[in-house]
This record gives sequence, structure tokens and C-alpha cells, in this order.
Amino acid sequence: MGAPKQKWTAQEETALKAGVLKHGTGKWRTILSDPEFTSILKSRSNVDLKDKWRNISVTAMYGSRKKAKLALKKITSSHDDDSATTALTIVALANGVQHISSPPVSCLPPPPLQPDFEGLFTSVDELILEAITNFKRHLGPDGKSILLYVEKHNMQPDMKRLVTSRLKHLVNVGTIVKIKHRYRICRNGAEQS
Amino acid sequence: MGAPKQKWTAQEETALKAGVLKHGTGKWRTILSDPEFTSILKSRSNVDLKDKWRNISVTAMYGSRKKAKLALKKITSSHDDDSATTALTIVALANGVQHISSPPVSCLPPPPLQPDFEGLFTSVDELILEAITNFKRHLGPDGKSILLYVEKHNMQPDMKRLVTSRLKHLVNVGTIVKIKHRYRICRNGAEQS
DNA sequence: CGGTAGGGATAGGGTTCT
DNA sequence: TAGAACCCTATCCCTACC
Repeated sequence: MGAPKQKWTAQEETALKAGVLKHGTGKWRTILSDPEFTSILKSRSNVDLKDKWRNISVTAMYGSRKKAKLALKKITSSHDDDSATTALTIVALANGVQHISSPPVSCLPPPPLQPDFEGLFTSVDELILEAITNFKRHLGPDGKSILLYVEKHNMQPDMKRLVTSRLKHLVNVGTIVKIKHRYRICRNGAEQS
Repeated sequence: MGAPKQKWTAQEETALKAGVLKHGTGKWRTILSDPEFTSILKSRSNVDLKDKWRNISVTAMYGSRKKAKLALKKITSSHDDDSATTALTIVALANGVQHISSPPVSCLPPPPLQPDFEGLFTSVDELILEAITNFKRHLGPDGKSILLYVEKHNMQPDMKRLVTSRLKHLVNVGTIVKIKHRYRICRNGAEQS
């Protein structure tokens, strides 16, 4: 339910490639922390970066991960060393940064950062700080407590009303039934009380 | 030559529905591994399960996947909560486990389902039904329990990751410090040793 | 414990068969 | 032509290993 799959935007991909060019592969956390990329990639984890890079590489080299696996199986039996090829591909891919982002120079001209999410994300930071500030105990909250706090305060303001309204609607259309203040899925379509 | 299109038997379909009822959607491998279903579904893969469930759901909801797509595309606005349900079908279908040979999904209201967009309302409905479905006791949850459930599960899809990521970032930039898994606002920007 | 690599699962778009 | 079964790959998750 939660995650409808967050597709990578061209901008994010560009940032990732630039990051690899700058810090090398396998430095996912470093790339993520680089102020040059951190804002663009703030909704991605280091593991996401790793996965995406794997996907990019493998696509460029073989067309797909599955084909890559098959191909690698064959290669292992022969003595072909494709590490050189791999390295070249990495550089080529990273170089692709230039074509993607802009024609001329510079590895990554800070493109007009689209501040779509800006509001949302900064508010998360605020909530995090709020969570820590408001925490009662001396030690401060752990990650879980912070998550709970953020979730709780980030929810729709009138979620209560919305839920109530939807409940009524679902009862009306017969999807669920309400019996003594409790709700059940409707088995047959007509079971009002 | 591999696969002459293996049609799903009623028994397999029943097992799938029971599996979804037991483990929830998206737990295809789990359902497949459940000793209760594994023998019946032994010639199906987890992806098969997923595909079949999609067919069942979408058929019940819209008549076909193609129509479903069109329908979803069409929707640009949907103010009132008059939108029909989408995911209630899931539960309804699962309920259908008990009487398989009957026409599919008798619970859905007649009116041509006015499909909603993949937005807020639908997901709230889903959550509501999920709340009821997952409720342990026999009677079903009351409004308050449902609200709690919805609030808890309505967080941003990757709010958890986002929060984790932002926490680390804030630690990195020295806004907060992490000590023994707990977080504190950093006083001056350097308080760690 | 934090980070990475790699295998594997899921979601959805797309394709083939009937 | 539609619907069911199946394929493909981007994304996401889990676990072993430093």
C-alpha cells in the first residue's frame, strides 16, 4: 500500500551520475551527503542509489539484469575479462551527465532546483526538530519515537472528519455495515440493522 | 513450447483468495509457502499469483484492465466523496472464498462504478477496509479504532525512509547529534567526541 | 552499528494467446 | 476485440558481510 513506487526523475538520475563521477561507485552515503546533490536526492536512501546505479549500469551493458546474469554465467566459463569494459562503461555513463543536463561545460550546473517538494521536506525537518525538542526525557527520543511523532503530526488535519465521512458512505453503499457502533465488511450486500 | 497457457482452476483461485485473506495482498511468496496452499498452488509462481489477483480484482472493479486504465485516466477531478470504492473489491473478493461458484462479487453496488483517482479518498477507503479486515476480534472495530488504524497507516509512503534519511542528514550537518541511538539538538555544532 | 553488495520479491506496464 | 495468462524491468526489501 504505502509506496506506489517512486520513479526516478531525470534530475535525480543526473545527480546520481554526477555523484558517481565525483565520488566513485560505492560511495552512496557520500554522494547522498554531498551538498551538491543532497537536496535533489533527499527522498532517496543510499541503498536506493546503489540499486539505481546497478539498474543504470546493467541496462547500459546488457539491457537488463536478467540478461546480465545470463551473460555473466557464460563469461565465467570463458576467460574474458570484462572488468575493463565495466570500468569504461561506468565512465561513459557518468560522462552522460553532460549530455543529460546541459550542452556546455561543467559537470553539473546546478539546474534550477525544482522546489516542488521543498515545502514538504523542510517541514519534515521541522517536525523532527520539534519531536526532539518536545521530548520529555533527558536522553532524547530514538528514531522510532521521532518517526511516530512525525507521522502523527504530519497527517491530514481533518483526517477524523474524512474517515467519518467515508465510513458513512461505505455503509450507505452497502460495502460495510454498522452494528452497535462497530463496523463489519458486508458479506452479501444487504444487512442493515 | 514451454507453456500452453495454464488456465486457473476454481480450486487454485479459491486458494489464492483464501491466501490473500490470510496474509494480505502483496504477500505472494508467503501465500505460496503457506502449507495450507502450497500444494494447490504448486504449479504457480509468486508472479503468477500477483497477476491472477490483478485480473480478479480489476475484472470485478471495472470489467477489464483496459477499461480500468481508461477510467483512471479520465478522472481529473472528484470533489465529493461520491466516488465508489476500488479496494473494497479486495475484501469482497476475498469474502467470495466462501461461495466460489457463484457469480463474482455480489457485494458491489450496481451502479457503474464511478472509479476514483488514485488519490486520497480511495486510499482512505482501502485503509478503512483493511482496518476492518485485519481486526482481530469478532465484532469488528469501532470508529475510533478505525481512525487510529487509518492515521497510523496513512503516513507518507516512504515517510519512514524520509525521516531516517533526514535524521542522518541532520546529524551529518551537525544540527542534531546521535548518542546511543537517541537524538538531541546540538547545542553549538560540535558536541561529540 | 553503519554501510555496501547482492539476491530476491513486488508493482505495473507491456505482450501473447485464445 | 476483449480477457486471461504470461513477460519484462524498475523499484524496493532483506540479509550477509565487513
